[in-house]
Amino acid sequence: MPWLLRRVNQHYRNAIRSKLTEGGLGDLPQPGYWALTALAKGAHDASHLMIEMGVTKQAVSKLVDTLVTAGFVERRSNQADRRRSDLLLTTRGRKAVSIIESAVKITERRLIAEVGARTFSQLRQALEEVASSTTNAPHHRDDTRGIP
Amino acid sequence: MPWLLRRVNQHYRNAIRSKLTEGGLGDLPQPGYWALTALAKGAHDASHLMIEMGVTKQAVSKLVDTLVTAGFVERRSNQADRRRSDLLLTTRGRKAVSIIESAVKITERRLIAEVGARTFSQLRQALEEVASSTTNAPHHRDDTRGIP
DNA sequence: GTGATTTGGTCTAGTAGGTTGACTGTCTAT
DNA sequence: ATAGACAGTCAACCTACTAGACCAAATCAC
Repeated sequence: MPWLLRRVNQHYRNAIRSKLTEGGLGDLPQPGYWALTALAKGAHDASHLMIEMGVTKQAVSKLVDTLVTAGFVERRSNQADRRRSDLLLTTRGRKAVSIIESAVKITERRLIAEVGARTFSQLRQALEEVASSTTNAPHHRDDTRGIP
Repeated sequence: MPWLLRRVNQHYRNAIRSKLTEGGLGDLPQPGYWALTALAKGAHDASHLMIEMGVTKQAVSKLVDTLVTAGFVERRSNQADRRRSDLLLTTRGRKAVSIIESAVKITERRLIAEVGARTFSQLRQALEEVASSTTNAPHHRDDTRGIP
């Protein structure tokens, strides 16, 4: 089933991408889709993104870099804690978010039409539960389980 | 929501991977998970895999290569059509498949426990429908929609 | 049949989106 | 005051793809 999820993801990705290019925002890289919506939903720095996305801080750092140079996000140093940078959506960033959300909604509606709103939200919740139980520990290379 | 799917996928991946390494099959690369189960379910050559997985034939070719050298799959040239190679699971391959399936089942059971078998299978079907509508046209680079 | 086209697959080169490890500067507890 | 945790960056590398050119075998068009 994991690959079924991948295929569905692919579908979402294509839908979003084509809407974005229509709107002249084709230079937004895919992980940006989630990063921007996470920012729109209240995440306000890299650590938040890292938790939300389930990737390493390095990956986030790099991603934010490209988002900044592409003009979707602005980095502003946090006054209270000078290690942090607050991340703010630019106008372009907000535009992207709204396009993404509407594109997602289209596919979502299709699913809802097929299984009903109740079932859909149930499902979504279940998935969220499973997702959150993956401790955001991205390990790829040899597991080193045992012998620390 | 796409990234929710990614997270769930991550969960599956971790579960499978840890079971595989327990069984001494840690050298199976992730896309192999799906490829092997697809083979077990009746796909018998690279073209089938390509359709099933939604990636280019080049990707499949490379993947099969590594699966062969790692001893999960055997390539045997098809007598009736000598362009094709039939792909057969080795014993090792079959062992991997059974481990993967059982690992998947564990997560699946958890989802079922949460939403019920009926809802689950409904959901799965809906996802399959969406997935199959993504024409397995892996386009990444500029869309060239219009002007063929 | 014989040529043109399609199909199955490989080779090569390049890219996106990550990973790990080492490091710097800032904050926090003791 | 200082030891350690924490936010983030820099650099090197890796996986899983994509694109495009190519080849040989099969199929079609006549």
